Amino acid sequence: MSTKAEENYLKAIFKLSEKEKDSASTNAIAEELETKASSVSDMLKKLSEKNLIHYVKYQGVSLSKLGHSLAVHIVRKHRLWEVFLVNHLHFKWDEVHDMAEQLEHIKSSELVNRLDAFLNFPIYDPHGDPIPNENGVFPKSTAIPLNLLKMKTRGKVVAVEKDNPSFLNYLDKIHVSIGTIIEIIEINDFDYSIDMNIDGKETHISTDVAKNILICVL
Amino acid sequence: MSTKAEENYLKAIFKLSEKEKDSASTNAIAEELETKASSVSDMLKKLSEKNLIHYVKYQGVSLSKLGHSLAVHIVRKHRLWEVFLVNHLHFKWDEVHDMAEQLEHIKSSELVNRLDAFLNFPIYDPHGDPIPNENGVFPKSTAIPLNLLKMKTRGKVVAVEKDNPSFLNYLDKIHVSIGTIIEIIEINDFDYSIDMNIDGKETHISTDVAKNILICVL
DNA sequence: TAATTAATTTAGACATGTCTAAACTATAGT
DNA sequence: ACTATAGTTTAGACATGTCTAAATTAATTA
Repeated sequence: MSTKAEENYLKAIFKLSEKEKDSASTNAIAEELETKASSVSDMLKKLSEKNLIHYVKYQGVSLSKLGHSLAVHIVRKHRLWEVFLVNHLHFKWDEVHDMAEQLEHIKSSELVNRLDAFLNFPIYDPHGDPIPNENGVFPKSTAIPLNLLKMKTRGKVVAVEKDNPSFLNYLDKIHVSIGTIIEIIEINDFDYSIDMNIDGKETHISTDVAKNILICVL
Repeated sequence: MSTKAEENYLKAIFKLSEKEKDSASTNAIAEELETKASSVSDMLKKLSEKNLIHYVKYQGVSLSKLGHSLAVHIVRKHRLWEVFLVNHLHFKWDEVHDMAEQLEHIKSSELVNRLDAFLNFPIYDPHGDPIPNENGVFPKSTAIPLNLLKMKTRGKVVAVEKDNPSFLNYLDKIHVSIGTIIEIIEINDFDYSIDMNIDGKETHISTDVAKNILICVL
């Protein structure tokens, strides 16, 4: 049986492995979990003994098949609970992270699957992140970051890649949420900032913001 | 902030304090939590330092006002989650205990209160146990144990006082659940066993079983 | 009231997970 | 190839919560 701490490490390694390379460094994990590198080192030894990661000293870690499966199922729980909190308890999408961090560690596969059914098998959470199914398979997605869209393209917001409250609040302010239809009006050469049409209103955003908004082209 | 372990101790002390006397012994707590008396002793010291209990060595403990409030709110969470699991995820009442034991430690008063609203402010959980409100106040109840009813009395089952699976299964078998209407036909002098009418069918139960079924007289 | 027994507490050990400080690798730059 | 430095690991300490075994206190009974 995995402990809460172990699960959080697996989740962090999973998250870091996703971006680019397929492995994570000790320091990166420490930063992700807001802990110290020495603590990470200690834990990596334990996870390795439990065959949850592939670990060679001084060379970063990657998830084993088992560890990957565990991590994906924790992500699944996190995102399903977020859907519940937003859709049924009417929380805002920027309020649910801490609660979901707790709920994701509840142990009962039957509970997760029934929750999934109760929620009608959603494939995106309130932040637009994909929700893996019972077998750990993610839905296919063709979304790309807003900053990579061409001029005149129309698309639908399907996800955001940051979930700190100030960013989410900013999105609320410019009326961007999951499902919002946007159209690129102009991409400015000098700073790659973007003029776009949101709900018929012209809005200007920086490329840094755009990077974190995923769009499904229409 | 209280830890999971602390919360479980408070809950146990609360439960034990309810039956008869207003305090709990070290051994009783150890048995309730399936741990050792020495561990209990250690923890009582900590809870006492945190002003959650009144503790005099060798003389049992009682909950402080603060500890009582905390315990009641954990009970509230436990029972609300049970309602969710049974009414919305369609678990049977004898399947939800372990999950609720985990869910009761989720920290967010906003979450509990929204869950309460989502569930329509229930006042009994699936086992018939009363659910305290946001202020920790239990609903008034006039329920009495089935074995204390007089002959010919009709009543409604509002709660059961045991929740081990075999007992709950037995109740299922004799078609007793929360809300079932029963009528006492005969109380047998020699062993105080009871003949009663359940859904028009005559059923015979022992006084030990009857003791654990709470009835609201009609 | 003294002695036995039952309940409780303490002492010391262990497991988990964290930390600081020191030691160790790897790797870039010269 | 050598060395500075960034990244990583170890050593030793601490906090939480558990345990066994021994000591202590309370209750019971003779």
